[in-house]
Amino acid sequence: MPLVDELAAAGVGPGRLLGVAIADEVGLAAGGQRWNASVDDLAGVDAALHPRWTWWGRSTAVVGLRLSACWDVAAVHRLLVGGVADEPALVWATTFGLALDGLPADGQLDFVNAGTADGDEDDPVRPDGYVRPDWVGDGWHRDVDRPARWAEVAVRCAERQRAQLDALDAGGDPVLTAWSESAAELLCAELEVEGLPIDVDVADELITAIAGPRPRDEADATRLRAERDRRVTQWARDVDLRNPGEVRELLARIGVDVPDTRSWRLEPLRDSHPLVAALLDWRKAERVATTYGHSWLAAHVRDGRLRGRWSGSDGAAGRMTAQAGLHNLPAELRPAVVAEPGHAFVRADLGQIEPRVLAVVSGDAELARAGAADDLYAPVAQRLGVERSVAKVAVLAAMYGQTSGTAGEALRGLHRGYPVAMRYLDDAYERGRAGRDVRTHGGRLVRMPALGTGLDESGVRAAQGGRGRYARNALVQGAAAEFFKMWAVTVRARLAPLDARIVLCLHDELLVHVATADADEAAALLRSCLDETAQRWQRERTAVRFVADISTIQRWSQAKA
DNA sequence: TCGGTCACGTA
DNA sequence: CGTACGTGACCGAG
Repeated sequence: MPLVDELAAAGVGPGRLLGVAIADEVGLAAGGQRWNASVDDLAGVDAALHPRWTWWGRSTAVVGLRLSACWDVAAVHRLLVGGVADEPALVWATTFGLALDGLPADGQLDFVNAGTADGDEDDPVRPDGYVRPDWVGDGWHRDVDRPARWAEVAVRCAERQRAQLDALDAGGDPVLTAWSESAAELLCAELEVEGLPIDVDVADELITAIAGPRPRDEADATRLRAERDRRVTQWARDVDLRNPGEVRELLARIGVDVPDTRSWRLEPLRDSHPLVAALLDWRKAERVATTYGHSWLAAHVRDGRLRGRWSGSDGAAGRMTAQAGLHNLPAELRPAVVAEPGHAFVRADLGQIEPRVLAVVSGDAELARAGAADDLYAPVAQRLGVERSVAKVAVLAAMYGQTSGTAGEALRGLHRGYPVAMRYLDDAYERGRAGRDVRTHGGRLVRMPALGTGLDESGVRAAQGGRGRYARNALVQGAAAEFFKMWAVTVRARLAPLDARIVLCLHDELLVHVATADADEAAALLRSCLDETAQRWQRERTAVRFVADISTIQRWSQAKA
């Protein structure tokens, strides 16, 4: 019987979990049965049955086939319990409630469990319930039958996770979040392969203009570095510009007294002395020279693509992160991000995403009404009876916890005008302060760190305040990240028929590299996917609009600010 | 060699 | 005393 029929007979169908693990052999598992298959089989199975492909994580995932629905056990684990640890043995033990201090480690004799650890070595789960340590890593593909067995336990884990998600008390839909977080991992894997198109010649010119030419050798590098330094050290010999302490003393000598030498602090004093201006310009050049210079280009750009590692949900709030400078490329270098011949970029960035998200997750009907406007701050300003700019600062201050500055009066207005949203933020702050974990709208657990030891009373207060701001911010930023990823993976799925790829995700911005002929269609898709995501994510409880600025451009720098 | 601090890039 | 992240230089402890 053909594979598709066998799978269908075993109950595999749309949305049903189908375990898969890819090594030299491709193992499949569903409904208590296991199969070996080839990579070529998978696209056909996907098209015919639309299963939810279930894998342990990216190392067992299928990259390149653009499968759409998946369940990433590692990603869902991080959603359920927070943090970044997601190794299969730990995930399994956590999911099934096994003691983590009994977690067996590979390569060490386990005398305590020696009697119970035997059993069938071709079963990835030991009699005592733990995953065999010699199966993790690459142990699961040492034998032709193992990938299917490895896929089978991934499905068992996923089913248990599903039940836990169903039981979660979160404002949103944790299962929906699990689906999109899983797809986001797949997107990350594809982003790592795809890379961001870079015109290396343009990049080279920009870097040279800012930081100087590419050093020929070590000695040349030293000479060029000294040359850069001289623009500042002409004012004061023998000062180590890379030593903030020395720089601060130097500034004091010319009458500039600052607590630290950060550029935002020095910028207002730029014209007070030529040295300050020279120092600020030097810092700018030095940043490019050291972090985004010729060595960065050589290390991370190959074949006209900037590639780095991508993480689907990192840190506290579960934002995506990227390495190799993909997320912090200085604006001056963005002209080097150029679409390839016959292609264009479609760029889309969400507008006012965090206050809109707050309106949904807090369930504040009044803020949701404001969120129905193209410009959310306009109705807020009207309600508060203040200038738009004041309203904006107040809303941002409320979300981020700023207490200094001039937001005070408007902040009180916010409490009166939007009590539900403000209470949501205050509750998060209080929970964090007290050290209680919080869960985002989509169900991600954000664990509060323990207070440091040896703190005095004011130290404790400061640490608690920090934790409160952390929790409050995590709920807004985290929900925004969940919304963004749902949008991104929807776009990913809908773009599949086109000659188009997402090449960058930047918290509220998507960059799609697309054949020129498909650019208009891609732009329309970004818009319709946003509407679709807005519907699905907030269901019908509120009517917040989610807006995006979408443009078709040749280079990233052409995007309007 | 390592973690902490400073600094600065992005959102 | 607004948050998150990645990166690199430097410092001081080990």
